[in-house]
Amino acid sequence: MAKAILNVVRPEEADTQSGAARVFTAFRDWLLSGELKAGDRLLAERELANVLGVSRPVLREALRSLAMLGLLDIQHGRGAYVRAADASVLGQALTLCLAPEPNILDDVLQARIAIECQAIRLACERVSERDLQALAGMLDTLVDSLDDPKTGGRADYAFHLAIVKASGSSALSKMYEAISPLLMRSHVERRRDTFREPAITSHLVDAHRAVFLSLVQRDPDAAEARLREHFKIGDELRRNNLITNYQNEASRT
Amino acid sequence: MAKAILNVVRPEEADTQSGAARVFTAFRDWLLSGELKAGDRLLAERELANVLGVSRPVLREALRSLAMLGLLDIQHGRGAYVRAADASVLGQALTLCLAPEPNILDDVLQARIAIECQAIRLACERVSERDLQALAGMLDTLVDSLDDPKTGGRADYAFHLAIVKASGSSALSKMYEAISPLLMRSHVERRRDTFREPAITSHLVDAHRAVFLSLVQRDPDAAEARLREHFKIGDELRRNNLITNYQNEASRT
DNA sequence: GTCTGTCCGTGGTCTGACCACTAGCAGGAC
DNA sequence: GTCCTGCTAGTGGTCAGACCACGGACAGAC
Repeated sequence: MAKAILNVVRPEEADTQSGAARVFTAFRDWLLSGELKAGDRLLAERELANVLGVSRPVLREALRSLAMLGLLDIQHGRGAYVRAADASVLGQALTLCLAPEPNILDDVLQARIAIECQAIRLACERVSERDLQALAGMLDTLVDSLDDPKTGGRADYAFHLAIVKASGSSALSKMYEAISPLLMRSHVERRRDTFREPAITSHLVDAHRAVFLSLVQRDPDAAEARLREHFKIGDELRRNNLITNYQNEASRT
Repeated sequence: MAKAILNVVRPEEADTQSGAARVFTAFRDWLLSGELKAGDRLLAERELANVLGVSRPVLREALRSLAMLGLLDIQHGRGAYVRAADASVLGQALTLCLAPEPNILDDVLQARIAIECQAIRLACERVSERDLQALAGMLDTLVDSLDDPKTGGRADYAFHLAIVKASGSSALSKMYEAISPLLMRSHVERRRDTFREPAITSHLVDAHRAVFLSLVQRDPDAAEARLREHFKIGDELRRNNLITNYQNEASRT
């Protein structure tokens, strides 16, 4: 009886798409248009199926798909709630897209540089006093945690993320968060062996300070240049360190 | 009987996740690990359900979810095939993530600048003769199609995409393709009213030529600078044009 | 007032059946 | 011999109804 509802919603696609896909598309568009907001509670499955004019299995297939995407939070015994789409969805999609590619880790690093360099330019225009104070605090944390690879890594990431957020661009922020799981994979691998090297730790502090100062001075060109330098030198130091380690290994055997 | 299979696959999650989610995760990981490759044909639903030890509805919920994500191609009467994850998934995820944000269009433009500026730096190192010839061809197309907003827009996009691809970084390429649908939305809006302005069209040609030349000379700093200039001037021209249009409108009424 | 058990509404799962589509094959018409 | 037609087996698509498992609210016992 109520089958008409979905046909009304998308008359042009009603013929080509089958049940579950139709329901899924409808929900996606309701989310996109803001008709459904985060926190909203959906009707019970049985009722919703009736209203939409489909059977419960079909409805469930659509709801599950949305849940897998992270758009819905379905709780056993309680109901289904609309969830704000966060970057984890993006991250998973990115991981899936990039999975078959070779050298993803280096490649993701390029994406990181891209996002951060643009973000810091914007941040130079838009950063607030509050942001700067927060960044200064992170810089302190970073210096304090130099000898702990785990805390240090987190502080490092937090500092860079804060810069991206200070850009005020949610697109850049979301994309940065999306690549962060992949970034971490390469990050921890690299930091594990290098955190004790004085050359690296001292560079770490200097570089972050320099970037921060450029941000305080709101000088986009300098900020980007210093950030690029930071990435470049960091990369070289790690590479040299790997060579040294390798040579030590070789001479020992 | 065969229920053990999935428990073996993910013993740690078997208790916390329920049927469909377990199957979904298993498939996702098979895809990530390469155990399932693009083009592979899945078993029939009834059979697969038996093998995995779940009922058909549960299996279907998982398969549908994968299909909605674009990872599976389910064809009525033929079967289910593994599909290579393309950027469209990413694009959809990004659109969903950014939907509630204000100023997405301007924001996405920032992401575009970020990706292209880094891409062209890489491209300066990695671009091949073949790529350069292709780019030269695109430049000609672009000049020839200045008077047609539709073809012109496509040529413009093709040129920029080609630069990103020339970076050799699939992460950058995929992300660029992911934002392109959103990019298009702002692009066509802007190009619609501006393609007839001589100041804009002449800038368009000069800027693209300058970027291309820097690429030929493999000068990353110059290439990025010219690209940034292109974006900046383009933005200003469009803005001025909007003001002029607005004033014309105003004086007419 | 607090604890506890029951009940109701919710999602989770299953079974078995039927429909719709595709492709391949066999049989007939030419 | 070739082409067309219709059947058939296998596949996904949908459905109805039932039962289980979980969560919360309410009423009763202490």
